[in-house]
Amino acid sequence: MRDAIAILASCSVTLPATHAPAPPSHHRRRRCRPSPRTNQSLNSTAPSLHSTVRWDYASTSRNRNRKRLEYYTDLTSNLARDGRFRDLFMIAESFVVSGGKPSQFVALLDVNIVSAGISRMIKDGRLGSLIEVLGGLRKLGFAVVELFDGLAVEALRQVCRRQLGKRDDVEEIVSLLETLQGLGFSTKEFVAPSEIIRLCVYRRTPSAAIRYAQIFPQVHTLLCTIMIEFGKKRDLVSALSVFEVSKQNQGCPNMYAYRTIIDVCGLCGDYLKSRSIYEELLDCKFIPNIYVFNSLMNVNASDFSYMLHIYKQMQKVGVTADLASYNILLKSCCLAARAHLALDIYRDVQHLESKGALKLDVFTYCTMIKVLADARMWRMALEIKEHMLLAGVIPNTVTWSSLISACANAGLAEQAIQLFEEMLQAGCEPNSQCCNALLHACVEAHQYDRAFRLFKSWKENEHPSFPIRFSFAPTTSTYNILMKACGTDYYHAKALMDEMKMEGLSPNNITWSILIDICGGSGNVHGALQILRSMHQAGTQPDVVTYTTAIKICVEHKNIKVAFSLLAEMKRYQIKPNLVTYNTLLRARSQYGSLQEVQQCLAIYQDMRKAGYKPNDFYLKLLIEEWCEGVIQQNKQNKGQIASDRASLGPQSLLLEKVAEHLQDSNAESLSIDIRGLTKIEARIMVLAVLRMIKEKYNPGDSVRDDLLIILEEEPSGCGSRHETGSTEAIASLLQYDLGLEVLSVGSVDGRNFNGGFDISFLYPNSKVLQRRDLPLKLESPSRRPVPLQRLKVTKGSLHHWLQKGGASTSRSDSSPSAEK
DNA sequence: ATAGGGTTAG
Repeated sequence: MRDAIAILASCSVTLPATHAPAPPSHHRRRRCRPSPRTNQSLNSTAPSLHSTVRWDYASTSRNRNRKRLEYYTDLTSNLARDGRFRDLFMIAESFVVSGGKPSQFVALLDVNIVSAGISRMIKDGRLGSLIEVLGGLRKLGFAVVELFDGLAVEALRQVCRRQLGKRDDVEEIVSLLETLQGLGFSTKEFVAPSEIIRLCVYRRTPSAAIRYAQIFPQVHTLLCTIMIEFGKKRDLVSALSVFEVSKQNQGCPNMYAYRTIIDVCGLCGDYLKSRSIYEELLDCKFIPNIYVFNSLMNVNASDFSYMLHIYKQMQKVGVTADLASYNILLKSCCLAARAHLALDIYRDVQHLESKGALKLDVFTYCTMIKVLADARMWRMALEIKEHMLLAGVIPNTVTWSSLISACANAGLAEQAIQLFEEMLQAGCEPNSQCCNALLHACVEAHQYDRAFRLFKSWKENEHPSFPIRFSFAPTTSTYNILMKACGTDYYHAKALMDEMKMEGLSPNNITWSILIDICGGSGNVHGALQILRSMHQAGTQPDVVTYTTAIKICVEHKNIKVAFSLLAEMKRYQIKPNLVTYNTLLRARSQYGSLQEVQQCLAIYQDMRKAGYKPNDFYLKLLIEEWCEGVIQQNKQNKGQIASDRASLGPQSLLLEKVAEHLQDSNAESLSIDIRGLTKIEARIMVLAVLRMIKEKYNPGDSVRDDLLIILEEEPSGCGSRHETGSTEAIASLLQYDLGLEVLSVGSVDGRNFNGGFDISFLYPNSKVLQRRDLPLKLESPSRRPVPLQRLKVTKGSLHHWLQKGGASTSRSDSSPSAEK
């Protein structure tokens, strides 16, 4: 550095011609090509301030000038050779400041020497300043890439790797790559793009990923790859910010980007977002292409009606469905368990194939096999296999697995094993999943020993079904299936779970659920509940199934209190009970339930309705039965019972509140039940509750003074506009058929007695009775349709009779419409 | 540049 300053100092005053050593003789000199672009940039940076200090070529003699050039050539060459580029750049600067052209300076240098200097820097380990030096050389007009030999490129790669190894600042490594790319290097050779993208995704830095993508000419393809990678990490927010950059391309929506982000929504489980992105595209008045439509349908495949809606929109805008569209339709049918609809679509697609419009592929057949397997239609599943073979489509492992599953679901172990052998003969290599299906088949057929024998030969590779050439490890599912094969042998199941952990597999929700089931099934309710607790500690969150299993165990052991506390607990953890959970709890009542139990059931009905489940009529019927029978039991209890029960009701049970309200009015002279605004099921419960109350108040010998009035929805509208249709029908059916009461309509056209010449079965159009009598015609004909009723009247006579009978249900068993299904 | 398989609770 001192040298350089000395040199600079001297050259800015007078040229040190006398000290100049003899110019070295250079052989095979490679002169650098200055690029015009950098000339400009250098000239522009040359400050006019220094214009007094000039390299005055014009005023010097030819000889002196030549000597000077030789001197500088030597000087710069020495600096370059030693890798002292900073000094070199300072000289260059002063050279330019003194009026020299950068191209002239560059011409002094031999490329080989500069190259050697770079190698020197690398050898000395001065990698840190390498990038800066390269920038300087570039600025001078060197074609930097040409200065690098194999070794130097390797060193540059090391610089990148080192920076990448730090992994702490993604932006920094991307800056480095940007620089290198700008210098003309192909950075792909230093670091694989996938590696950079992976790091950006891991660090959740979409900005760095976007910058990196912009290095390459195929930016948009790369941005989509990046979106998918974020999607795989379930980072929708980052993916969306990448999408914002790539959604517009040359002034129009980039369909590839749109379909990609829709796929990412699917990966992240946010299908609603995929819908809003689709809407956004529609707002631009652009017609989405088939890829966008297919992706959207695929992401929303689990919502059959929406999927169909999109399919229809696609047809409307004139986009022709392709095979993928049909396969997605089938997938959606599969998810919605619509096997027959799938069969219809399959026939349509086959027709299209016969016309040569498309060719069914392995996905089509496989999805069909799956939908049929799930629907327990194993014969048809096997038929599809035949179609497939006839069409020359080769079944793959997934196809065979689905076929084996079809048999497994039907409990056909023999058939499953036969298919497995067939698969091997066809030269298709099995995998873990298809062996799992095979084991499942044995378990479903209750051939537990066979399952364990198969598993043993799988592990030891000795059974003819598992030739040695196959090696694939058992999975968590394998162990789960085997645990199911333990029946009620808790210790065996526990041992399998331990073995599974030894194999490096982790138990999942299903594993724990099975263990709970087995433990409880062996009679150890306490143990089952403890497993539920230890599951939390093991870091697996119980899900609906786990809780439902535990609830089932409690219910089966008459531990109703704990069952309900588990329900409360799962709600606290924000785990939504599903239909199975509710139905399991509804089975919790004892046959002659206490009032409290009935109320719990009512609360569950409330809950179910709120959660959007249709309460099961079958259980409701059981509840009604219980209620009527339960009255006898309740008669012995003291009168304070109802009041205290009412006090214990939570504020959320509105129906119960209403019921209680009616019970309070029980001393009123004449009774009426207002069911306006209630749903069908609520209305039924309401009516039953009042009847129960009447029954409780009734003492043998009392007379019934008044009819019981039921106030119905006033609205005289036609079908469709009412909140819920069928309440009247349900109530009338309940009173008359379930309880054997006499029911009159009040305020109807003629007020005739239902039991008179008037056929009341029109009130419940869904019943079998109705179908037999061909009554739908009457309903559909407006002229013969009865005017909507405003009230129902239960005659005091029949009420009296019912009370005296002791409330036992009458001819309900086969005439009740609710008995169906 | 799409899409597919196994195990749990009623």
